[in-house]
Amino acid sequence: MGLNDRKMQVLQAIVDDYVNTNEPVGSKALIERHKFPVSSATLRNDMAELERMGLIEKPHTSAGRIPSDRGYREYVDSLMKIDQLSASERDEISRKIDECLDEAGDLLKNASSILSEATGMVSLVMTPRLAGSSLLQLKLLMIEPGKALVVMVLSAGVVKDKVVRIPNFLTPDQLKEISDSVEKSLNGKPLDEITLITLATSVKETQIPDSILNQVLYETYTAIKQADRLDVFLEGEHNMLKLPDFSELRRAQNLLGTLSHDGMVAGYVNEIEKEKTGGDDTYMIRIGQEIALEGLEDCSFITTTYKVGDTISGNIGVIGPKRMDYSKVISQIDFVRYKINEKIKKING
Amino acid sequence: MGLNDRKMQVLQAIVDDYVNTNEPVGSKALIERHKFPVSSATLRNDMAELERMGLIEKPHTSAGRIPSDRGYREYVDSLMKIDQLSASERDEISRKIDECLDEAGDLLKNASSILSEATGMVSLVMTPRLAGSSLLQLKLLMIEPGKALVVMVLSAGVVKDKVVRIPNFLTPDQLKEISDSVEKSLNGKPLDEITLITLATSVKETQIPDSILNQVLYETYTAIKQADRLDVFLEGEHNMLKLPDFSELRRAQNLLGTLSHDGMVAGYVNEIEKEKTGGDDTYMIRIGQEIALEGLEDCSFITTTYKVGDTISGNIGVIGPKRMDYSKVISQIDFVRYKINEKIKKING
DNA sequence: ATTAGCACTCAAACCCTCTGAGTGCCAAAT
DNA sequence: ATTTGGCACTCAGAGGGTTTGAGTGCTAAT
Repeated sequence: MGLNDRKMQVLQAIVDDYVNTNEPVGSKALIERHKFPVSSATLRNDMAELERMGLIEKPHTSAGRIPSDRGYREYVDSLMKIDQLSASERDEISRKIDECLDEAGDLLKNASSILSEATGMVSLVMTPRLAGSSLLQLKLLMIEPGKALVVMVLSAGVVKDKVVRIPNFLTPDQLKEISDSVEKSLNGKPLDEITLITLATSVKETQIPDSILNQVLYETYTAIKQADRLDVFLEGEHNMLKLPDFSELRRAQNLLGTLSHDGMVAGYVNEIEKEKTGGDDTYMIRIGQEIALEGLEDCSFITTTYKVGDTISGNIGVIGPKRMDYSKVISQIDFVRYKINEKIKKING
Repeated sequence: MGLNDRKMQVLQAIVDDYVNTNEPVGSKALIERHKFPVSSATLRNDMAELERMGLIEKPHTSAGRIPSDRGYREYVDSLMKIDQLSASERDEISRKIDECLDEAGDLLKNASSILSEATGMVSLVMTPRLAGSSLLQLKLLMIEPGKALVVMVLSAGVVKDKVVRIPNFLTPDQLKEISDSVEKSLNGKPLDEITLITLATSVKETQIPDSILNQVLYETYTAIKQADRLDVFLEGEHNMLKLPDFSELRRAQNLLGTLSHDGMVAGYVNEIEKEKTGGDDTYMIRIGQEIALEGLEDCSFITTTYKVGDTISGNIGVIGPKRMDYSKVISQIDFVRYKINEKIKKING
């Protein structure tokens, strides 16, 4: 069945109209809004066929049709064409991104706000996955007796640090000794290959008593393990209340209840990004029932990847009602992603 | 008019009942639920009087009465008595706080979740105000050519840092020279008294060219200025949708729309905390119209202070419908505050 | 394969009535 | 002076019936 098949044009028209109006689309309305060179009765036949194929459905007998999940899927896979953002929309986004501080955290948080505002839906920005990146430098810095700062430099110039407690009587020199040994032995190691044992065997030939050494190494280890923590910025939940799709209180409750578990959402996005087959600049789209998270049956996820250097990447995307303008949203995400990539390059020099 | 005045008892009963049932309280219901030794007609007279005093009001002619903002105010100021949390509630909170990592950020974020879950409303936790605290140490650390880490140790052992860009050809020795001078001259200075000029005059007698020096100092300055940034954790917005008070979509939209500007909310709390007259362990309560933020007319704020060391403090509190169990919520906040104070002491050793 | 025509369906809007909790007020009782 | 019983009045909300109209499927003709 080709794209020019009239039935497919009808599906496309139904999706477009339904996205615009949020009302089930009937054969008559379809004829009026799109210039099909056939009568409404013919369209009714086509629609009956589309329904048999499982691409559209009726909310009730005497209503028009709405796309089913599979209908939306067909639409995004084969029918939709992505168009450019208007110059003014691009300028708006550019301006706001440019206003961000030269700092990854601030940039990502703001990017999330920008995206949720632009789309009128919920935006999702995740900090880069660092588990696979390597430790280039590690320094232990005495802050005051009993307290040290672990500074880690990872691939692509990402810096993480954490304050840890150390034995009170440890001297700066002793700390430096440990720091240097650890750094030497861990240098270049991927974060997720570093274990407590790697660490324990990294310091040899020292006068520092084992018990003290072990405490410091343990604290260092927790710092390393925490370095790859994934943060997630979910913004614009309140936007969803404005959408007619969630005007029923129950739906809205469900939705926001699920979205409040941002860690769960992030974990899920992480999962599906792993399954992704295309390159980094492709899109993961999950529609309705395809989303394996309770409470998001009426939503769609669209996510993609931004890059920090060559190897490190994070995710950015949108969660909205499945009745959304997929093409528009994708171009919005795409432009924000582009701006983030650019700005990160600038920050990291 | 004393507390034992029957009219005040009636007000108290009305608030209690209305908080419990979310239904306007009539004279008959009042007689049934509370053993007033008078007839309903008498209570009607009292209620008419309370209405004249502006403490209660009628949603419409043929309904019972609900407390007005001033009625709630009278209630919290004079009538309410705070009771202890049950042992199981205390244990629940204790357990969850104990599970937090030994790290301020994690603690505060989790405290916010815990509080919102316990109260079923929106919790608000703000990171400590650092503007008034002093800079005890400042170090510039070379990370790689062109990139340095500014590490600041503030009063009460709070550590902040930031990655900054520096000229590519600056050597670690030069950086250390600058770092040492700056530290010497800023040592002990309150953060908010440090200006770019203070910094510029802190480094003397150096071979480093002015233009390079100035760039480093400027970056250091921005790091210092960012150190006192106030973060805010607002959690549990979705809880509000479950409350009958916000079952009208319009109200819910308004509320969540306003709460999405967390910076604005934080700023407002900051304001009102400044006006506070009592000690740190007292409560700021703002009811309905008393809140100068659009969209929160049907809410109340309850906030108080937690401490980091002797001088530094942050805020913790709850935003809920003004029809809330004030006494219960206050004891919940109080216990969470107590646990935070304890845990912070432990973290900072 | 397409179309005109027609009987049928059903959610949503509309209107009307009824119900009952609650009120204010008055005159009698304490 | 305060309290009480009694009574007429109010009005939001629930319940029920009707109407409307967009939309459908099917059939017979083109």
